[in-house]
Amino acid sequence: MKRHALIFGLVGGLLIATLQYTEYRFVVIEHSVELYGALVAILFASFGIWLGLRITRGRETIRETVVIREVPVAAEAFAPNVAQQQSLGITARELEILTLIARGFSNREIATQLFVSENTVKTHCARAFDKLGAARRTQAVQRGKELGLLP
Amino acid sequence: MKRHALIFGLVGGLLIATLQYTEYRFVVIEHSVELYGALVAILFASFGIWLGLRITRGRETIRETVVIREVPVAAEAFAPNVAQQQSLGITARELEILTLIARGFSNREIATQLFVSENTVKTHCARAFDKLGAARRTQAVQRGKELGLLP
DNA sequence: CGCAAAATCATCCGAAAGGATGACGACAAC
DNA sequence: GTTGTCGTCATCCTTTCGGATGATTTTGCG
Repeated sequence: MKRHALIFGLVGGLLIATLQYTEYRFVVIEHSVELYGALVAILFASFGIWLGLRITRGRETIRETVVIREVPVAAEAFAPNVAQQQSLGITARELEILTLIARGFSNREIATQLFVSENTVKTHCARAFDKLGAARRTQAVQRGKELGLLP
Repeated sequence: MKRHALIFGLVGGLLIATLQYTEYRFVVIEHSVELYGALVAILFASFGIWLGLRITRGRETIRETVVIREVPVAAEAFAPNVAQQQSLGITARELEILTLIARGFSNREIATQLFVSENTVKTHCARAFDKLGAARRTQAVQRGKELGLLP
């Protein structure tokens, strides 16, 4: 995707350059601004369409990938990454709440399971999210898995 | 498809009209042609991109090359469980939103990425959650992984 | 063409989640 | 005995989610 942005910028710059060069012959012909603008518009519109098509072509390619028959692999025992946990300063309780979040429980359900108040759960959540740099619980779960904190 | 052309023409015409009208204040300011052109270029480029995306939207689903290849699951290879997806009646778009949810994006972020409104995302969410029997997005993600719909 | 399935967008409303902040007790370490 | 960490709980407020529902548009297909 970054490649597209690059191409975009390049073509844009080139066009601007061409603009400045060709401007002199255009100032001679009065009332050519509309024509000029229309030309640029058409050019860039086509370019945009091309870009759009190109972007989505990538999406199609992904969908065309072969269907792979899944062979269930033995789920290895999960070893929580204690190093990561400690380096982030995540406490055991916070991790406990994180795993329950990952299992899809709501704050209330977690509170019930752990015999604490919902407020407490929210506090742990907030602290854990902060340490993980997450803004949402789904994001926290994603980060947690990345860091090997969650199975 | 004709509708797009119509919109295109309309916007184009409007722009040209605006051009003629605003030309007078532009001729006063010299050397503003490049700026002017750049503006039009950006506008039409964005429009073109949008159009391109729109035209090719939804084409991803048609192709489904069913080449069954047995692979001893080498960690990264993820094969979306098409059978499960279809038996649950989950559409491609819904699954797409689900994967973005699993990555920790908010509805708003998803809407931005997919060029749709937040309301649309919420609708897809609601349908997907219903089909998965989930009440929360975290639960939906958990279910999705269980069923082999998500990596 | 006409139909059905998807996809899109909207509005209203209540519930859930998140941010900020303060407070209190338990317990270990210095 | 002071200090620091952890777990607990609370309040206030904002944002985000989710449910219900209806409408329109696109698209695929017979």
